[in-house]
Amino acid sequence: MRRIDSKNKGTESRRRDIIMAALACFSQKNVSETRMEDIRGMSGASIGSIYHHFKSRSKLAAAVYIEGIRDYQDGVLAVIEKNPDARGGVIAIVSFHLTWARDHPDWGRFLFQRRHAAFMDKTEAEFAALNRRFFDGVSTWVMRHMKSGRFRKTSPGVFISLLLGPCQEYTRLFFFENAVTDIDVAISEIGEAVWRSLKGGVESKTN
Amino acid sequence: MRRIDSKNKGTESRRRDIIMAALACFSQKNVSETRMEDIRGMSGASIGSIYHHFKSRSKLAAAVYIEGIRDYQDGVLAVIEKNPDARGGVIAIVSFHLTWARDHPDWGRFLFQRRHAAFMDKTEAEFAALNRRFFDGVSTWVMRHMKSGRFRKTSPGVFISLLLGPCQEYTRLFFFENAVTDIDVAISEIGEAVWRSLKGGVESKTN
Amino acid sequence: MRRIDSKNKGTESRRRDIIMAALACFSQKNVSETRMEDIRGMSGASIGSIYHHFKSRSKLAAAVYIEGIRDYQDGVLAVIEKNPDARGGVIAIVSFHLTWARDHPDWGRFLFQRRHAAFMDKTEAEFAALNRRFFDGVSTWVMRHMKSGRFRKTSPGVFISLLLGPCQEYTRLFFFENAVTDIDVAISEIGEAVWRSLKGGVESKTN
Amino acid sequence: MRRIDSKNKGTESRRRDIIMAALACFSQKNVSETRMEDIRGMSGASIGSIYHHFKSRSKLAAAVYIEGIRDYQDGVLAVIEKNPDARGGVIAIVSFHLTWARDHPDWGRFLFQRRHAAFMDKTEAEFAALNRRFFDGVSTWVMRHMKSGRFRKTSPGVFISLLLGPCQEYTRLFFFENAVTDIDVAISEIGEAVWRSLKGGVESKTN
DNA sequence: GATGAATGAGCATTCATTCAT
DNA sequence: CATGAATGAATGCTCATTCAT
Repeated sequence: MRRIDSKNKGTESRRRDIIMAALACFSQKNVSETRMEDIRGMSGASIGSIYHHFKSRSKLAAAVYIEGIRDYQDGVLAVIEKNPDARGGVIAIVSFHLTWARDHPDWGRFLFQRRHAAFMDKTEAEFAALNRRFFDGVSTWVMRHMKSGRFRKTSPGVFISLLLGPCQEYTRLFFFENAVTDIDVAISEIGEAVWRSLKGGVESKTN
Repeated sequence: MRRIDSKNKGTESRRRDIIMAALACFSQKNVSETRMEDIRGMSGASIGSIYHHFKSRSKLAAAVYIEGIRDYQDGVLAVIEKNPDARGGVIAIVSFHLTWARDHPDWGRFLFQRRHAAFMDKTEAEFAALNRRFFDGVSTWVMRHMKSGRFRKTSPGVFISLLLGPCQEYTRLFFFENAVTDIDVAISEIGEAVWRSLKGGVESKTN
Repeated sequence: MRRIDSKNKGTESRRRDIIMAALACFSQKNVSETRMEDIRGMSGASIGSIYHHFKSRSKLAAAVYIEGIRDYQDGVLAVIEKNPDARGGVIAIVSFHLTWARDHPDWGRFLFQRRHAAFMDKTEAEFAALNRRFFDGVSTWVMRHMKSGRFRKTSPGVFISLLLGPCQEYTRLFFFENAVTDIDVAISEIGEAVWRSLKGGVESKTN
Repeated sequence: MRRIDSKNKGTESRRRDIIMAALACFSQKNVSETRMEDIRGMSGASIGSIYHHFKSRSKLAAAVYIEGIRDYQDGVLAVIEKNPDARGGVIAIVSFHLTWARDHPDWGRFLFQRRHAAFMDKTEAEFAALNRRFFDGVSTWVMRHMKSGRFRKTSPGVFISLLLGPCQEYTRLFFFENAVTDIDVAISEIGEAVWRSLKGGVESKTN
């Protein structure tokens, strides 16, 4: 996916420069506060060039979002594939989320906002496709273990809140409040705690 | 608290009108997207009057924030006081958080953003005072139960993430994603789950 | 002129406070840049009170101007009266102008602007009266000495430029450019030089 | 100086249009009273374009000022170069000043204000460079003749006041008071009078 | 594809003035 | 007379977007 053949390597790299520059701005200043001029300055591209590659501000924001969410979702799906059992999966997801956020702070700050609707052009079909793929992948795994009793039975909303809420809050403290500095020490504690909050009565043999 | 004597009743109520109007706007459109004109229209005050009471947009935003966070924090502190034991306190806090968010959706949407720095003028000493009071109140309760073994020993960052993260995430789904409609059913499930994730080895007699 | 009887002493002093405060502002910031709020802050009077005493901003500016110009003109006329001869009068006027400016820096900065029309309400009859009185007084003295040959014959415009131009420029350097610090040493030099530029062929016996 | 090659002819001419329009406004209404809208209307440029070329109102005012002061100073320096002797220089400078003011009334009204600090952005290094060049050029000429006795010995402040004060005052009467209509007749009178006020005891052979 | 000058609707903020208390 | 809240027209400036080169 996303071939870069020799012909448009220059073009593609310019496009990428702009995305990364936009990401840096969005991450530092908030999307609404970022001006095209900021992105121009940070990317080295001209205003005209930015508009050549992305039709509008909101299209650009959408492109940045998609690029990041895809990487994050790919990671989570890969983690589930490698850790198909309930406990291992939960621990690995928590670990992945926190590690990924720490290692991609710009993406983390940008993606894990509470509200994206306002500034993005969600027209793109890519959105729907991505979210469907992710939702299907995760919910298959969750449902399997709920049925087997490895996970307690709850609604999807409660489940996702218990699974990701602590991670989100921890990254928020990490990114925005300077309240927390070391993510490594938190990974195992949060992982185990989340597992305790989700696990059902049935223990797996392997775990 | 916050008496309104006859002399400045008019002034104070005008001030309050503006705050409530601003809150409604901030909650619907985001702070950065809200124009002073929106607030004017919603409050019934003139532009000049708004600036008479609040020196600037960001000062107004700060005033709104402080008003809301004070109410929320008062609620949490009151809950702790009424439910001093570990398990009861956790359950009551989760319940309070979710209920309060549902019953004050504007405040909820506005306060539980991930990042406030950008648009607020935090100059005010009130910020520091409020946060210190809240932090002291909560951490006294937490520390007591951590020492007694009712809570597992963890860092404050991890504790707060486990306690509030699921609530925050659930309200986010409720407010922004339309993924969840009923908060009442979630309260007990999330409360119990959070307790499982936090509790230590020592059981209290009463619980 | 300007009686202050016991009855309205309070009122008059409040009026005076406002004028002096306005003067200070006009002198520091320029008339157009001065806001009523600045004057309020400096005078200690309320906005309403300022408007009670002076109907408008420009009326206030005019009042300030008249108060200052009267004092200056009174001084010049007194000087001429005491020094009726040509040379002595010129030297004394130069001396008076520079001394007065140094001793009333606020008045000096405000009055010796190049242009007053814009911000003043010249409606007042006082303006015309003052200027007529001054012009009559000075030109009588000048004409007498021009006729006698003590002054060269020139047009009023040239005469006034030669007499006051150097004083004005020196005060400008003193006030606005920090280029000149001591006015005392300049008084005699400028006085003599101006006399040289104005004197006619006929020498008076006494001088 | 200030070549305009084909590449930026369009841009440069637009920039110049704006400067001249701003000058016209500043000259008619005062800087503080001029609205960007006035300049827009007079220049034909859009608001955005004005801000594209000059970052702010005060930057624009500074640019206008620099453009004018450079022209004036160039003129004075050229006059000194052509009239190196004391008397001829003084007469020529007076003549140049008054002629230049009459022929460039907009520049004259704008430049010969008593105070520029308030509305200008003096950040630019150009200010310092221009003033140094001018001061050096003039003072070399003055010093030479003071040493030789052609000029009386005085401080720079007094000298400049005697040389330019009458010119400034005469242009003020011309521009702002309508008191004087003909500059030509004044040139020789003022020139001679200023020379009388400045000249020392030593006569040059040629003069 | 790249550039950056031009555009102008939009917005925050200011400030003289009024007027009820 | 004093006060200061209220008003809203006026204004400087921003910034997404277009388009000629």
